[in-house]
Amino acid sequence: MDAEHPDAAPPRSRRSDVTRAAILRAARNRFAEDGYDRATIRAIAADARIDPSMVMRYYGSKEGLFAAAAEFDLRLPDLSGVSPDTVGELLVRHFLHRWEGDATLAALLRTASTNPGAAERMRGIFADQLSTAVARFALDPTEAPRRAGLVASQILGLALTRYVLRLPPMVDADPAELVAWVAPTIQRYLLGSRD
Amino acid sequence: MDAEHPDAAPPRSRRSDVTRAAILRAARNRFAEDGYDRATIRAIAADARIDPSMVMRYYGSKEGLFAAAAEFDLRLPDLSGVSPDTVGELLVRHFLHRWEGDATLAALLRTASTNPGAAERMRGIFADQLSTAVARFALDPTEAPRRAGLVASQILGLALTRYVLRLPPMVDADPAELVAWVAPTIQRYLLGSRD
DNA sequence: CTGGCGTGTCAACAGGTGTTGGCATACGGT
DNA sequence: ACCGTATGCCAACACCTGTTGACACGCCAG
Repeated sequence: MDAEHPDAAPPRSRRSDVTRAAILRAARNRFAEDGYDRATIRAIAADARIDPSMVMRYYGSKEGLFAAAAEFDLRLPDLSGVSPDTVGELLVRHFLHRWEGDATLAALLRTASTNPGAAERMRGIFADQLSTAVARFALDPTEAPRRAGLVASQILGLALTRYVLRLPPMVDADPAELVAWVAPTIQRYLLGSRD
Repeated sequence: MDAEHPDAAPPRSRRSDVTRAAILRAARNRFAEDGYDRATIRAIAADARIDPSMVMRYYGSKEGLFAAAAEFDLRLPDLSGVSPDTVGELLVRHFLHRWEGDATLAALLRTASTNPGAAERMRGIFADQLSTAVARFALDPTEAPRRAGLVASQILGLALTRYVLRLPPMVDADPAELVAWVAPTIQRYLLGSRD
């Protein structure tokens, strides 16, 4: 298909890198704002001030563009040295800070509601990154997935109500207050018993 | 616009009621499965074994159809007589049962991620129905909205991970186990202090 | 039986979508 | 200075969308 492979190849910088970056930035914003279906390639291209056909040339298709734009790393810190008393607070604080400064996860969340591929990626992120991080705390390793699932339910519920649905009480609350309320929940899901 | 008002008027049954119901049922399923954008009127009409134009005649537009299909009552029980020790369990059990048997809320959730109107309705549902129910438990009435918001974050996070994203650990867990884990969280958001 | 109206189908429209190929241009190595 | 090639724009495609209007059938009152 291509004269040279777009992925594996050269660290040598291309002249079009700024354009590629502009497309990616515009795509992330549009996907975050409108979700996969409503975000049109034409609108993304307009935001990036280039022609829609460029998007196709550089990313192959809309799916390909989304795949590139939805690359996401939770950047979970290494929890192995963290005190079991503060791990909940640490995690909630981390997540709030993480997606307050990066629209990618909001985009993923919006899109994953309707797009099977995005949902699959979301499952992957939370299964791989979160589950493995959680596994270091679970006494019984077989319990790790369930605990990670519960943590995900509260963390994603927080993101959903605050950044997607924008329920006023959750939008107005300042991060410190949210941490104070939610941290104990995470703490219990990670380390506690069932009641 | 109309010769007679479609809402206020007659309890007299029309011959097309079965068709209307079939459309509504198909719409709820499609909206729940695909979200607002991907759910096409043509597909809904095909499910209902009817011509797309009928949908327009009976519901005016796609927005109108969604508005009719997304009518939703949480059916929260009266909490005023419930013991403060079991209200969390009662609520989680109620919610699981409520949307396990009705795809409407999943449809709303999927759609609210991208459709502003649906998000607004979602805000309305949780602001009105949940907040007022919660207000009966809050000692300080000014705290009710925040507590309701926190409850919504966990309840909707549960619905999101289990019914929309379908995270395996949350799908596989049986309801009783979920109740055992999540009920204490709700309990604390409703009645507890911040830590 | 005979109209009128509710119910339903068919075909088409206008607009927007992802996607494609061809053409201009300006860069960068030789 | 030259020429290949990367970069960009333009116009068009085939398709799908919500929506509309004209036409056919069958029920029910008179």
